[in-house]
Amino acid sequence: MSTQPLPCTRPSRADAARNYDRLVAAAREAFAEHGTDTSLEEIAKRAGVGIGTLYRRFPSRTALLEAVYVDEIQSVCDRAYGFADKLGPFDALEAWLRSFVGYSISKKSLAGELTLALGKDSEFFTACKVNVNEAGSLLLNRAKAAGTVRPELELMDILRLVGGITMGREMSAEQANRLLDIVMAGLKPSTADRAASL
Amino acid sequence: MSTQPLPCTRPSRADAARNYDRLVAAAREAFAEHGTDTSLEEIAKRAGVGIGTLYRRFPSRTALLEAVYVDEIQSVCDRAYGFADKLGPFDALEAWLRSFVGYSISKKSLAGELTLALGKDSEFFTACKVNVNEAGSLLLNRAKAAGTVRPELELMDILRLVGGITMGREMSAEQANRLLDIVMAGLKPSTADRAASL
DNA sequence: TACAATACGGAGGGTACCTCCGCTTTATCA
DNA sequence: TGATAAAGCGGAGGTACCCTCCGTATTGTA
Repeated sequence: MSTQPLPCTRPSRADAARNYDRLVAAAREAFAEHGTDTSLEEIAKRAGVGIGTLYRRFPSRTALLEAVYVDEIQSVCDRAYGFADKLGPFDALEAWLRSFVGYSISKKSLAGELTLALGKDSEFFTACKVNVNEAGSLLLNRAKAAGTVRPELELMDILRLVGGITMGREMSAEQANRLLDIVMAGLKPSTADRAASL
Repeated sequence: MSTQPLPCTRPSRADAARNYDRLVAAAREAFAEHGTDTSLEEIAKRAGVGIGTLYRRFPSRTALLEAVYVDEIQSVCDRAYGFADKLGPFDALEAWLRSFVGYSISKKSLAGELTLALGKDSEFFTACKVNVNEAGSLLLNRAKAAGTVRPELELMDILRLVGGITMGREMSAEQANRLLDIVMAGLKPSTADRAASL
């Protein structure tokens, strides 16, 4: 459904490709279990691979995170299209943002890093932004067209705000949803705007 | 102006007190210059003190951060009372939140940690929360009484949301203020609420 | 099969964290 | 003031992690 494939540095030689897959899988597990500050040596061990192999393929921790994030980003985007098909303009946007927060809460630090990433400039993250932006803008523009969201708002601002919600280390799902209530209310046209448009 | 003094573990013996002060001063400088991930050994060196002395006084990095934060917290609280004296209910709340964000942006990681702290449970942070809560609630309750903020909102939710804004590593002041625009709009009673109360 | 290109892996050097304990300073009291 | 106990000091050193480098092993190709 996304128009631009996310970049992938998976190598072609058989052994290298096998180790690449093992490393990404091990990193995904380890990050989910112990957070993104799991030692890279631990990940290499899980993958049954030498530390040198890990570093050759992923020169930095960020590079490894990137590889893990590809799937997640794809999932975030896909859900946007799903909601667009099933719900009204505002409800689809809200459902998407709530699913984004819910996902972030469940995979704490992983998604926190992802949110920080929305401000970064690497080639990878730029591509991710393009995809997320495309998916999210569909929802946002529909809501704007329906007059249920203020027209001057920008998607990236909304995502940064929503992403910030998930940054707290001890954020419960209930609290996160209360914060999101405030944000959703903040997206709607104000009383004054409505009066002016009549 | 705050009713509860923030806790302080400054020791009484002359040499220990001197070293305590040196360490906090060195930490404040170092955190401001290089962020909160400055090595503790670097801070000990700046303070002209052995690493053992630092660890005896501050068993963790967090403990050292706490000592540095006391002044900042006090400043945040004081400003709340200042705005309360000079501005109307909603404007005072908005001014305080904007000053909070502005402060957070200028001292990036330091304030980011502070925000995370609002969810922590240490004795120190509990005391900080009490003070911030008292100062902020004054503003929030005035705004609620004036009918410019929805009555069901909780201060801590608002602060977590506002704090989340500052978590992004590359957040400009303009963007932060745009995000805050959304939040401020989200605090106001909705069109429906207003209609119902008439 | 032979060979060139590519990849593997772990030893090792560097840095930071934190603990432990022998030595030094301070406060107290006669 | 001088002796003594209590408190504090500091840095060596053990542990963990980061990352690089290079000799060895594997793979793809002709």
